[in-house]
Amino acid sequence: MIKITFPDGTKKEYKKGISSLEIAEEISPKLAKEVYAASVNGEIRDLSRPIDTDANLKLHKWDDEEARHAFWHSSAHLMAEALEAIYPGIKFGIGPAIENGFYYDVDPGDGRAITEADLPAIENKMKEFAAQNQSFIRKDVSKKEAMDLFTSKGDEYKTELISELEDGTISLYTSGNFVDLCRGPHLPSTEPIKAIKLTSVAGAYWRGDEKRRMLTRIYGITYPKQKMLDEYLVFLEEAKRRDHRRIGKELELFTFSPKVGMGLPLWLPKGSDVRQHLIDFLTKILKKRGYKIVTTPHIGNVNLYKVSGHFEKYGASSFQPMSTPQEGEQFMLKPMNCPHHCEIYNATPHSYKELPLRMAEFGTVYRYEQSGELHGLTRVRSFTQDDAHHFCRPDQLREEFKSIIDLILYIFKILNFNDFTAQISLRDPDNKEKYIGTDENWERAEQDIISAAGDKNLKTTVVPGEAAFYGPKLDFMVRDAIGRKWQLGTIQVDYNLPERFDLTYNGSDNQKHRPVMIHRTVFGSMERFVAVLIENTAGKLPLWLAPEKAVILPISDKFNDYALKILEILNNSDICTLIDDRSEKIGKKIRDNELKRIPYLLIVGEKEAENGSVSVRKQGEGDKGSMKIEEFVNFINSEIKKEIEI
RNA sequence: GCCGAUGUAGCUCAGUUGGCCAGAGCAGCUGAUUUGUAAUCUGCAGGUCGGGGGUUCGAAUCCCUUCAUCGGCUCCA
Repeated sequence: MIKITFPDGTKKEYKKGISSLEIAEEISPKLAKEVYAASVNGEIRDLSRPIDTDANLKLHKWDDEEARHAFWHSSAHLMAEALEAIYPGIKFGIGPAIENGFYYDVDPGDGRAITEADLPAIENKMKEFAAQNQSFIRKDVSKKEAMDLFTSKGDEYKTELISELEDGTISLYTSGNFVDLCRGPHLPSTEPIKAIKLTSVAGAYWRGDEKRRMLTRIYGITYPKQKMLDEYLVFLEEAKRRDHRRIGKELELFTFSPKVGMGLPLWLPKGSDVRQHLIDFLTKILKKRGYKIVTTPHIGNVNLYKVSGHFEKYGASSFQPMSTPQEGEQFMLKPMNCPHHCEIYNATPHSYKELPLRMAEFGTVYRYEQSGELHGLTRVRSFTQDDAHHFCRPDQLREEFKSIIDLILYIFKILNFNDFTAQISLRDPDNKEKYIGTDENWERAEQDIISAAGDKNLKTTVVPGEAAFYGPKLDFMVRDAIGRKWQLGTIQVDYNLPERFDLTYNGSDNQKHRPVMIHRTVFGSMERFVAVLIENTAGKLPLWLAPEKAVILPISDKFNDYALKILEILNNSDICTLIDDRSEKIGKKIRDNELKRIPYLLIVGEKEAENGSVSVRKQGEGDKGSMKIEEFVNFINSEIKKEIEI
């Protein structure tokens, strides 16, 4: 007998070799139908694997990521089986579960292509196999055995993977006629896979290496119930409606023109207004926090970037330098503000007493992003960073860093960005030549970040290899409508540029000392930030950011004069207001202006004209009753104040 | 940059296997209506069918090329 301990602490004895599935069945047959994977002593396992020793057992239902993972991983195998049936000789790369569903990278063979038009046929085949209730059978094999199998199949991708595995750790899973190299775990059988949707095909380099062959990646998602799939597809549709590219066009916030150039955003008046509200807001906060605002040109001498290291690192993949006609001097479009800021620092001597020095600029930079990478406002070739550099003494670094974490969290809170993640990006220890600076500086900087984030109790994930070339960083990431993660705020510790630019200050010992530099943004870029803001709010921007706060809707033409009077009062009170004096019915005017996401609709008719009031309708919420005009002005101002003062 | 897909009016989309002057709804402009909390009615106008080249008696439709967009991959100072 073995002793099984459940998550709630209860213990129960079972006969040796019982499987997790059998245990679940014994507890209740209903439970057995709902579990998809099990953790045995913290290790995720197939439900069908026997347990031979005393163990802690956790059964995973759909709500656990482990369960979905097993479900989708099994679905990937199911898809592979269908592919092999339809395309004999097809070769397989990797086919993992992902956050929402799964994919499989395949090589259909020369002259054969799989396109979206082929997906329904593959789906149908999958449904056919799933209905056969095929078991997933695990088999541990030797390296040679695995090698022989896939060599005989002529699958060079699998054999490459096997060659890197250690003997004794290799397992195969068989379902139907399909055998795959796989660590597992899997569902006991294909039976629970009821609803299947293949969502897209895309190219993906083998092993993520652009020098290697491009495989065809097929994405899909499956569920145990059709209703769950339907709900997911509805969610995707809704997400599309929140897409900032769509809303930006609808609400006339920004546009792009092929004549101007791809990836070069054109801010329309309303979008420009939103952007300016954000800039004004942040500027006010920065001044309170002791930042000095500076302004620098959009180009800089190529030597500037040779000093900073940007030219060596990015010169070849940048917009190429332009030269002056007479002297042939070379200038680059500014890809970053930091070199300029270093030279501002160098313009005057500094004493240890005046540090930290906080220098901020809404600086527009230009980067050559690959054409395939451009994406609405989130990835562009010209963007304005809310950039700042803190120059401080080494002993001030930690406090300075923490104060920036506070600033970012404060701004995110005001904007209701609660769903962000914090990521510590370190140097890739195996690829040190990608970075500038000494090991000592890097280790110091990485420790600085880790301990500052620790002091702030910030929940972080640590990702090696994601650092900037001059230093490690703490990134704040937010998701867009379809779940893609974008970096907004970032805080970067840098010991290297101060050396390259020979930045110094006089210490209390009257000696020259080297300051440390912190690079930071809160919004990241105005472009990306507005994009994420639009998607988070579905275009219903908070009152303080809305380019138009209210629109007056006269019941009929008879009240246009009164409406114009109010319009003047509101606009004179700095409340940007419109009037909709079309001779339409009030229902139509309400509908149209609701769709424009204007925060307040002010309906005026006979009653209101008589007593100097407006009938207030809040966007998305409906009728709020009537208010005197002065009352409404005060109301709006206090609402705005509430929004931006936590 | 790479793989795949898409491109018809300001927007959302129709346009069968190539065949009469390329259609609809919304938006716009006319005119009527004067309206009380999410769509009043009439009429009009609007398109080199992304650009260029080709095949054909004939191309929105087929082929080539180019530009742009979309989904991924790679990249992201």
